[in-house]
Amino acid sequence: MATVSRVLNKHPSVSLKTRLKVESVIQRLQYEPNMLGRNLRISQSRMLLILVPSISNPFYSKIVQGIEDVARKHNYNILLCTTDTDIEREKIYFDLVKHKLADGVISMDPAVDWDDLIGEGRNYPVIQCCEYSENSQIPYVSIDNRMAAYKAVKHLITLGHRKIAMINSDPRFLYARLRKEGYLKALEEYGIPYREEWSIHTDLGFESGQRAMRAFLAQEDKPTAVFCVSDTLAIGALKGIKEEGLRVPQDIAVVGFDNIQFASMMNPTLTTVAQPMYEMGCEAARMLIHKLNHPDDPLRSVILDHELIIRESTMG
Amino acid sequence: MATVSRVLNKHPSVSLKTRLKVESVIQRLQYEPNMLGRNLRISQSRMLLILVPSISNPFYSKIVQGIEDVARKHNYNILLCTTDTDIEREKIYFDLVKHKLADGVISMDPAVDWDDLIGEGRNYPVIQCCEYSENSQIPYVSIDNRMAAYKAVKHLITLGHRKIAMINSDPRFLYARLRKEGYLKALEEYGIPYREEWSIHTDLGFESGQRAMRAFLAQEDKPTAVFCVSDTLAIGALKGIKEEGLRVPQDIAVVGFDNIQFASMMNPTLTTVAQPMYEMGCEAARMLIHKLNHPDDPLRSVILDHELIIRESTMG
DNA sequence: TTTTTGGATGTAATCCATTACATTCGTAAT
DNA sequence: ATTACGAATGTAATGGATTACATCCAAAAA
Repeated sequence: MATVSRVLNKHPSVSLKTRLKVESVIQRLQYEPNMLGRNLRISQSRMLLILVPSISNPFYSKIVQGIEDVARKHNYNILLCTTDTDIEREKIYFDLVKHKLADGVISMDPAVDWDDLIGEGRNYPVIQCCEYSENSQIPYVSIDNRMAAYKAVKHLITLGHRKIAMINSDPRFLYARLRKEGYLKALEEYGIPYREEWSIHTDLGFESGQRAMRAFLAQEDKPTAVFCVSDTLAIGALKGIKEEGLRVPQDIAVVGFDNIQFASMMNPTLTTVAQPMYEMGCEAARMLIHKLNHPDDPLRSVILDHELIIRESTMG
Repeated sequence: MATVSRVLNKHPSVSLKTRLKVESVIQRLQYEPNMLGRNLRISQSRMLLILVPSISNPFYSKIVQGIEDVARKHNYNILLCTTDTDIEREKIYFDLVKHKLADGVISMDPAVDWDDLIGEGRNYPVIQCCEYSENSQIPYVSIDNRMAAYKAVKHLITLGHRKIAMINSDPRFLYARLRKEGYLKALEEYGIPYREEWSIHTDLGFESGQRAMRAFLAQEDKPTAVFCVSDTLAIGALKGIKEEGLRVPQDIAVVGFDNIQFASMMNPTLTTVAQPMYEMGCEAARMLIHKLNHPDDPLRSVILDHELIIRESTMG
């Protein structure tokens, strides 16, 4: 009955009397509205699709937290999907939006070119978070990766290091390229030549950091400092260094990136570039929800602040 | 048109000719099926609701991974919601099931009594994972928490420790009570008296572990070993010990619980009870999906194996 | 040739809540 | 007392896919 719907939606034009009556009947019958009907009618799922490469990296968890908090406040639920950086999977998940099971997407996966995936003309609600494509038409929220890396490496240089290695991730990701640029810029500024053998590309797992570190330490001429593009890598590197019986920071200094919670729990505690993860998540969610409410408003991308957090792994 | 539906669902009784025709038209019109209509009609959302206290604890992330992998295989998506151990929120999320936005629930939140929440008679598809209520009618997957704690504490005792503290979580959670029982049983078995002042209840954050440790170390008579009910607490404890300039394990030994990835990355590496997190997630998902397909099959709860992993934090 | 049979296709009801529009009713204005 | 108006309620269309059932047609059987 129409009136039931009006009661449920708190429509003003229902008399107190009928409202009470309806409510009591709802009680008695244990009636629960079926949202599938509602969703079909209003053509909304009130779901936000969140695409992360992996849920195990605390970096993403924190961002998701931000997204979730904002989403909840606006009465959206989140559909969390891990892509493993697999483009095929990403495409399949994007179908959830095409098929109306999700109203919009926040993607943190570096692997996909969304401008491509969406295609011309279409105006799907998509926000990129952390990672994005250069010259993208799709709005994103991120930090100034180049500058952040530059500051991190400069910090090492001012501590006297001249032999600085870098553990990077896959260069097909923009953030990896940008951070490398920052690294190079700092080296260049201080007249330090770039050495190919002190630069490794890998995935973000601990073990990869550990492995990369071992590789550096196996070299004739060892670096005295390492800049890692993620805290997970840096934590692996710490482990690799300890295995060899070397000390941090006396023998080798280590800088991470992200400032995940664990960074401050390590021994030694980890110097790192803090990204405002929670805030980035919130902002991405806000942008997406704004886009859902105002599909034609053009959205401006957002660059949030970062901060170099100096801890024991660079300054004993 | 009915035939379109038949083509989409690969119904056998469509002639090749019409199928091709329909497919080409679908191509041309860029037609995308609207799942909201489908969902309404077949009265399924193909979503699984996953309730976790917090997504930041890597323990839960790993379980969620298992759930997701199985869910994907069966064509379900997961709706991840964090409850912050807030019963009200949990109830609201459970409405998603009542309202047909999710087909079933896997709950990892210790705070809720599901038997209560669901009420008599109703047969909602709910699985509890890790945490459950005693004498619950609702199937769960977990480990033998009492035995696991017993083994961990016994390990400390056989190393010669007699002053063993425990950092526990809220005793209204069953796992907290069971692990305490295991702890007490081990003490008793070796004739070690229980000391109230060496038992702290707190939440699972690092800082709480750190704080608890500080409290122990501020006491006149300090423990020589600490058993923590989670790795996050243990990691905080390590930090608290280091702050005081004491060494692990020489001055104090530490045992954690869960075996999150970080446990092996710590310095010293953490002795801990390994829970088969990924496997638990998979099993929970399998059970739930089975229940969805066979609502009336009674499901048996599952107890999976645990393992004590001995590392540096107890044996230098 | 006529009837039967079964496969392919079309028609229309269905799932459930929302909402434009129609109707009713009570009250205020004339 | 009668009209007019607005508030409250009811009726019916709508959204999109599924599916029971009806219909159609061609090939096989009589």
